[in-house]
Amino acid sequence: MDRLDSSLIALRRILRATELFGRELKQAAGITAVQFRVLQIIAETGQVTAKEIAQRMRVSQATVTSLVDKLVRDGMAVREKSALDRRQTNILVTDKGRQTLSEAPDPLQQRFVRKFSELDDWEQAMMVANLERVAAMLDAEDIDAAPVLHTGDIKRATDA
Amino acid sequence: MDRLDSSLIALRRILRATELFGRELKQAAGITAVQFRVLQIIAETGQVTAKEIAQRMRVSQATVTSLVDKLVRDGMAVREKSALDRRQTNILVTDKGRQTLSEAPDPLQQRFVRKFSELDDWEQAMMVANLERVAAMLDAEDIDAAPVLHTGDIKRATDA
DNA sequence: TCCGTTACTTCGCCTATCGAAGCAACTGGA
DNA sequence: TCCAGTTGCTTCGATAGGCGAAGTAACGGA
Repeated sequence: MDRLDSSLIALRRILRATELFGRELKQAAGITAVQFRVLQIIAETGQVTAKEIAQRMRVSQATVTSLVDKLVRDGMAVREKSALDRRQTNILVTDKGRQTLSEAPDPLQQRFVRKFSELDDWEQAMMVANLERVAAMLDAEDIDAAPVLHTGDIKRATDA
Repeated sequence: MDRLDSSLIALRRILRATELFGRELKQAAGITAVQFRVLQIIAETGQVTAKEIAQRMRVSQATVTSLVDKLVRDGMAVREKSALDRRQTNILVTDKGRQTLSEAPDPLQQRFVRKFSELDDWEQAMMVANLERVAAMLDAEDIDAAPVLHTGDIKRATDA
């Protein structure tokens, strides 16, 4: 089954690339891919609750606490008690966080964007169709996937 | 750029699927994806040196030591000083390790294999071509990728 | 013999992640 | 009104993966 191997190898290369770029991101921007993803989620709407981050990233609240701790420590985000429901904590992105987001764009995504743009129209269409098909084959259809790459940057909208 | 978004989303779904299945593997087989990958490398030839594992997985030797420690602790592998060069340590897979490998096949890979096999011939060919193209776009061409999926299961043959 | 290199381990450190336990605040009864 | 249960978050203690630096042992050449 030669083509099967080829496709699996290609998939692994794709995974590998995302992993390596996660490391690059960390070195270049001083922020890990996971923290970057948290920052993105915060910045989307300007503020979110810890629970929402946990749900979207599919990690526990305990994990979110520690991730936000690091962002706060590094001045990327701040916590603020919600006035409406004081159990909740709103997490806000700071100027520095916003700056980090804009200055440390995902190199993997950038590379992909650039090369994708260079494709012919029909090639783009075909590639989209194929990637979606592969995703479906991996049974990942119920995933709430925002258009950002990162191994750690993965979430699901509605849970089982 | 609608198609760009679609393709990025599909990619993220693929990454997400691999991550989720890593967690499944851990629960089902009691072994993490990374350790599983180490075990695979050992089992390929029956024995390898720590250095080889480090190179193939692209992690430091210190990391390999700790990974192998866990495999040894769990009875999956054993260390054995090389007779030829006593600086080297050969790592061997045990029966239990072999059993784990065979009984805990990658569910993600299995799913992909099954669905891939159901495709028409021309569909398979097209999918391979597309995946390889995506991998190339991510600049992952120099990667020594064995046909096994797993986020943590990623390596590179020749380094920069 | 001795010095440099190689192979591996140890040590200390970091991040990501979790479950359980704890605490504070909201909410629905009675 | 007040208590009990739920909800949101943090704290605590673990585990895993990962790294660099330092340490140890063995090889190998001069």
